[in-house]
Amino acid sequence: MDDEGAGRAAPRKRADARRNERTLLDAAAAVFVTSGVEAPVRDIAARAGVGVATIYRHFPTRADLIIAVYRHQVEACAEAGPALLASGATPHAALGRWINLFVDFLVTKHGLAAVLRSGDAGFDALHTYFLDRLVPVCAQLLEAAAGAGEIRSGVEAYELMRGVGNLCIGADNDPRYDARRMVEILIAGLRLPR
Amino acid sequence: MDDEGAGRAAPRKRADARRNERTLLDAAAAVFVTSGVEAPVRDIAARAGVGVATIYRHFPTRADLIIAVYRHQVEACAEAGPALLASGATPHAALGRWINLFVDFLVTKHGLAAVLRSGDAGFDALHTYFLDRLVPVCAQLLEAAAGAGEIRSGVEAYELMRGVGNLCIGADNDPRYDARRMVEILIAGLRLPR
DNA sequence: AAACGATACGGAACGTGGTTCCGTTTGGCA
DNA sequence: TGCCAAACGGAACCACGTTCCGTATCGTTT
Repeated sequence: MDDEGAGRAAPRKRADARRNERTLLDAAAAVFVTSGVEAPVRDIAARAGVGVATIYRHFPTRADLIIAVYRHQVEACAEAGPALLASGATPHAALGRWINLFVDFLVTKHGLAAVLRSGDAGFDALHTYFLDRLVPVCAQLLEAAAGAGEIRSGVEAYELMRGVGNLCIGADNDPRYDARRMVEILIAGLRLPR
Repeated sequence: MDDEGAGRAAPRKRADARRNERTLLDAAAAVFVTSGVEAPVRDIAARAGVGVATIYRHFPTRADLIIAVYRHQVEACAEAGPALLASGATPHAALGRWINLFVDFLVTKHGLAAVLRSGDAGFDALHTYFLDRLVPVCAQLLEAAAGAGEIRSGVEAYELMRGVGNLCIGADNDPRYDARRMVEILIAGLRLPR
C-alpha cells in the first residue's frame, strides 16, 4: 500500500530497492541531525551501508532527499494553517502562531534554512516544494488578517515566507541570535499602526 | 606612504608584490561583481594574470580578500552612523536610514550577505570584521532611539544586525523578494505601540 | 656592473566532495 | 532452474580549495 494509488503506470519496485530507499531515508535523517543537510553524500551512503550511486538512483538531487526526509513535517505545518485560522483567535494571532510553527521547524533542521535560499540550482526542487506547499497557506492567513484590517497591505505571502526563512538562517550555533525574537518583531511590524 | 605609519616593523614589500596586491584587489572586485564573492580562486587569479599561490600569499583566507575589497565601503557606512544621528532627525528615523545604507551595501554585493553568516570557519575573520566595525555604530543608534522611548527595549545591536543581514540574503536574483521592504517592516516592528 | 640572498612567483600536486560509469549481483518470473 | 531486467557498489572523473617546490625577480652590496 505504499506506491499503489496512482494508476499502475509505476510497475512496482523491487523489494531490495524499496528496502534501500527506507534505509536511506533513515540514514539521511540521522546524518542531517548531526552534520546538517549538506552532509557529504558519502557519509549518508556509509551510514546506510550502500554505495553512493544508490543514493543518486533513489534521490537524483539532494533536494529530493531532503524533501523526502521532511515531507511529513512540512505537510503537518501546512495543514495547521487552516486549523489555526478556525481556532477562534484573531487572524493576526493565528498568523503569528503559524509562523512560529514554521520557525520551530526550520531552526531545528541544521542548515536547512540556509540551503532553502542558497540559489544553487540543485536545490530548486526544494525551494519549489516548500513554496508550493506553504505559500498558499500563508496567503490565506495573510488575507484573513488583511481582511480584518489588522495588518498593512502590500506584503505578499511569498515575500513574507522568504523573509521569515531568511531570519532563521544560522539560528542554531549562535547563542546571541534568537530567530524567534526577530521573527516576532517582523510580524509585529506587519501590524497597522492604530 | 602606503604602509609606513606603524613603526618600521614592516620592512617594506617588494615593488612587484605591491603591484600584484593592487592588481589582485581590482581583479577580485571585478570578479565579485559578475560571479559573486564565492567565485573560484582560479578565476580571480586568471583575471589578475597571476598564479593561485600569489592570492594566498597576499590574502591567506578568502575573508581577508573580501575585507580588503570592501573595507572602504564598510568604513563609510560606519562613519555615516553618528552623522545621521547628529543630522536632526529622530533617533528612530536615523536608525532606519542607517540600516538602509547597510542594506544597500549588502544587496549590491552578490552573495556577500550569505557568506557573512555561512558559519564556515574560513569566514570568521569577515564576520568578525563586520561585527566589530558596525555593531557599535548600530548600538549607538539603538540606544539613542531607546532613550527617546521610540522603540522596544531588549533588542541587542548584534541581533538586529544579524537579522537585517539575513533578510538581505538572496535579495539579488529574485525579483519577487524585496529585502528593503522586509527590513523596513522589521524596523517598524521595533517601534513601541503608542 | 656583477653577484648574491631574500622575496615573491607560477603552476603542478594533493585532498575533498559531487557525479557518473560500468562490470557484477540479485530479485522476480517463466 | 535459468533468464533478464533492475539494482547495486565502488572506482573513475571533475571541480575546487590549498599547499609545495623549483624558478625568476628585486634590491642591495661589492
